[in-house]
This record gives sequence, C-alpha cells and structure tokens, in this order.
Amino acid sequence: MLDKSHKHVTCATCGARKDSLFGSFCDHDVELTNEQKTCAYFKKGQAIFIEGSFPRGVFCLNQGKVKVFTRGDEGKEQIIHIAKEGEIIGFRAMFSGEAYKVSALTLEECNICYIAKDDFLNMIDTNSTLRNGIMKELSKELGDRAVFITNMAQKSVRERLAFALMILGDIYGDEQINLTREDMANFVGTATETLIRLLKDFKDEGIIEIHTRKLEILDQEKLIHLAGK
Amino acid sequence: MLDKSHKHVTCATCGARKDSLFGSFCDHDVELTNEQKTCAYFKKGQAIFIEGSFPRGVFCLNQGKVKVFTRGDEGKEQIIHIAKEGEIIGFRAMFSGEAYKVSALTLEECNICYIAKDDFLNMIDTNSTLRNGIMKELSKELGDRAVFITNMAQKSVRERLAFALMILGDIYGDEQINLTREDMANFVGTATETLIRLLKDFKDEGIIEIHTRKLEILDQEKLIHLAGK
DNA sequence: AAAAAAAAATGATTTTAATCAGCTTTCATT
DNA sequence: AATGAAAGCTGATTAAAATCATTTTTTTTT
Repeated sequence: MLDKSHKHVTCATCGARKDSLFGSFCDHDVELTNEQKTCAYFKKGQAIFIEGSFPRGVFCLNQGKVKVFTRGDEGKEQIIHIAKEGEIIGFRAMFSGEAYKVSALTLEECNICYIAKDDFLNMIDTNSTLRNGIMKELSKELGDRAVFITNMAQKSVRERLAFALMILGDIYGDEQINLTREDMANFVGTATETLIRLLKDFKDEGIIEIHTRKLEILDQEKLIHLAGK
Repeated sequence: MLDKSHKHVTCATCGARKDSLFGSFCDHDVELTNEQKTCAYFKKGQAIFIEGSFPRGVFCLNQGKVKVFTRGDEGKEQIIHIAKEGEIIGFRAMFSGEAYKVSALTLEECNICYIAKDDFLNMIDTNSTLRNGIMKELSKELGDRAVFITNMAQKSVRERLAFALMILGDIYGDEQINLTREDMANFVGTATETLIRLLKDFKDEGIIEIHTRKLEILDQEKLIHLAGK
C-alpha cells in the first residue's frame, strides 16, 4: 500500500527522477521544481486525463504504472503506451495546442506529481537540456509509433503478442507482467479471446509462465525470434 | 517538367515556404537559410533517405510529393505519411539521435532543398519560433499516429480506405489523387487486390471517380461518414 | 464466509481479408 | 508502332482472427 499523505514526495530524494527527463537537473533546478510541483495519490483505475479535454499541466509518475490509450469508434480502447515510474506524461497536447488525443488511467496505485503548464513551459524555455530531452523523447516516440503502425498492418496477432511481451518485459523489469487479459488484448490490438488462446499456446511452448493474473517471461530468445524484425 | 538546373530555388521567393515551418522567418533569417541550403532535382522514384542510415541534415520540399514509409519483415512497405510542398522531412532522427526508422522516396519529380545538420540545429537553438514550430509539429504528428494505430487495430479495411482518401484529398488539394494501387494499399495497410476491389465499390457507390491512375473524390460527406470517428 | 461481480477460459461459427493464379490494360522504351 | 514491363483487375480458395454463447475461475464486496 502506498503512502496517501500527498506530502512525502520530494524531488531531491525522488527515486524516479534520476532516469527521468529531470535527471540532469542541478540542485537549484531540483529545488525549483520541487516548489512548483504538487503531489497526489491515485488509486487503481483512476483517470489522470481524458481524451478531448485540454491540458493544464504535465504529470510526472513517481510510483506506479499508467495506461495511455485512445478509444475507437465503438469505444474499444487501443493502448498506445504503458508509462512507468519516472515518466512524464501529457506533454504532447501541451505543445500541439490541441486537446488530448489519448486518455491516461492508472493500472495500479500511483503517486503522481503535477506541474502547471506555465511553470513547465517556462522550464522548457530556460533549460536547454530539458528542452533537448523533450525533443529527443518526442522524436523517439514518433519513430516507435511508425514501427507500431507497421506491426499492426503487417504482423500476425501471434507476432504482435510476442512483440508486446518484449515491451512489457522491459516495462515491468524484474516484476512480473500484471495486466488484465483485456488490457493486454487492447495493447496487442486483438480480441480478448484470441489473446487468451495465444497466451496458452505460448505457455505450452515454454515461452511464458502464467501465474493466474501475472505473467513471467521464460524464453526471451524465442520471443525475439517470434516477434520478427 | 520541372527545372533541373538546381539553382532556381530562392528562399525569399519560395512559394512553399509561406506555409512551412520557415513561414514566419524575418528577412534576415530567410537570407541566412537561403545561403545555407542547397537545392537538388529528384526524379520520380528516387530515394531521399533510407531507413537504417544516419541523418546528416534535413530536407525541405519545394515541389512534389514524397512517400515516407517503413518496411515490415517481408520487405512490404507501410506508408506512414505522404509529404507535400512546404514540408520539412527527416528531422525526427536528427533529434532522437537514432538512425532513420523510415525511408523517403519521391512519388513524382521533386525539387528538394537540403540544410546540413549543424546549420539546422543552430537555427533551432537561436530561433525560438522555429523551435516551437518544430515541437508543435512533432507533437501533432505524435497524436496523429496514436489515431493511426487505433485505426489500424480497430477499423475495417473499408473504413480505413475512406479515412485514407480523406487524408489524400487534403494532400492533393485540387489536384487528383495520383498514387499506384500498390502505394495506396500500403498506405491503407491492406493487400493490393483488396484495395482495388474496394475502390471499385466506392466508384459504384458514387463516392469517387476513377480516371485510370487518378482518383477524384465526388462525395466527401459519404467518406466522412464511412471513415467513422 | 457467502454472494456478487469481474475476469478468464473454451468451443463453435462466421466474417473478413489475404493469398494464389491468371488475365488485361496501360505505360515506357526502342 | 511494336515490344516488354509494370500496373491494374478478376475469380476462386484459404487462412486468420472476430464474434457469439457459455462455463469456470478469481476477485471483490458485503
């Protein structure tokens, strides 16, 4: 259970900060950020922001995982990204001047900090390292999404599942992958039933181990091979 | 037939510049850019840059259309974007520090200018309007690609074709859409045969008119309706 | 601990779109 | 204008994955 007091996160001691975009901040900048940010505890399944609304600031994940998704015509979610500790989310719409094109929802209990739009834009203007980091991040994601689109168009569901499991393996690190079958299906871009059947195949082939809800990757090599290029 | 002399494009008189990211440049900046850029004529089907190589500069389309695509496992192209006059392409990989994740190939005769990496990065550093424009562009595209991914995952080929035709209609403006069936299929993310059959359906339903190679959109409303959200 | 709700799993069936094979038209080149 | 190549088209067949209908298991709530 996470601390719900809202007060205990301090940028200077934040474990998530070091591999975040704020990682290279000097002491002064860390202190400034610490004063500008507010913290909040989010319970599992809570919305951080919703497609169609306009951003008023950015969110910085201190603890917990978040799904970022769009909804298609029939309301079905397509998960675009799963964000983990250290990630800053919601800055795209701030730069584009548009409404959010995606929604963000916690997948587990989270501690999330918030920096108001003006403060964040001011940071970007005055801190070229942060700015370059943001531009690099935007660009990297753009490339990843080109690959994502191609995978959706050309790979079989089986290949996409292998690919997705590799990504999830990275995100969850030494924890076990912990998603509902439905979320996983919405990440792979398939029907829940199809996903379930394929997971069983992967289990039978010794690629993964299923502990009810949680998944463990046993054979990384086979996954790489299955996922293709 | 375009001018092949390589010398006739001048930023100050460039028709494509006004709605480009360079559109708001002051006279001084226009002159500077003009000195830094070089121009080249590309014939139809020529490569501008190739997936896997590293960028040395950015390209600015003065005249002509360019397809931007990745190749899947079996070498099949997935067209991610079709760039037209005024667009700057190839800057993503420059910011991300990675190799190109996409290739760019001319769809017709093109006049394309080139600005070397250092010059361009210098512009970005010193010109905040350009910089903000680039960040806005990166962000907008990132949002578009989230939608693209969702369309691929959830829409039928018929819906995707309607969506693609709307985009192509915008790109080609008052010209008629002029792509091979294969390129169009690779944009929609389907087999060429399937695309051909669907185009015929659309023709029979009075949505488009087919002039051998070129397509004309007759019923925009119906397309919007068909494409869904 | 029981009840209710949510998530996971399974089987049967249908649908969509890919693939394969062959044919025709158009375009580019000599 | 003739030739070859590329692009476009058509029909038949197959394969992949979605959908539908239930059942079982797990999780949450009372």
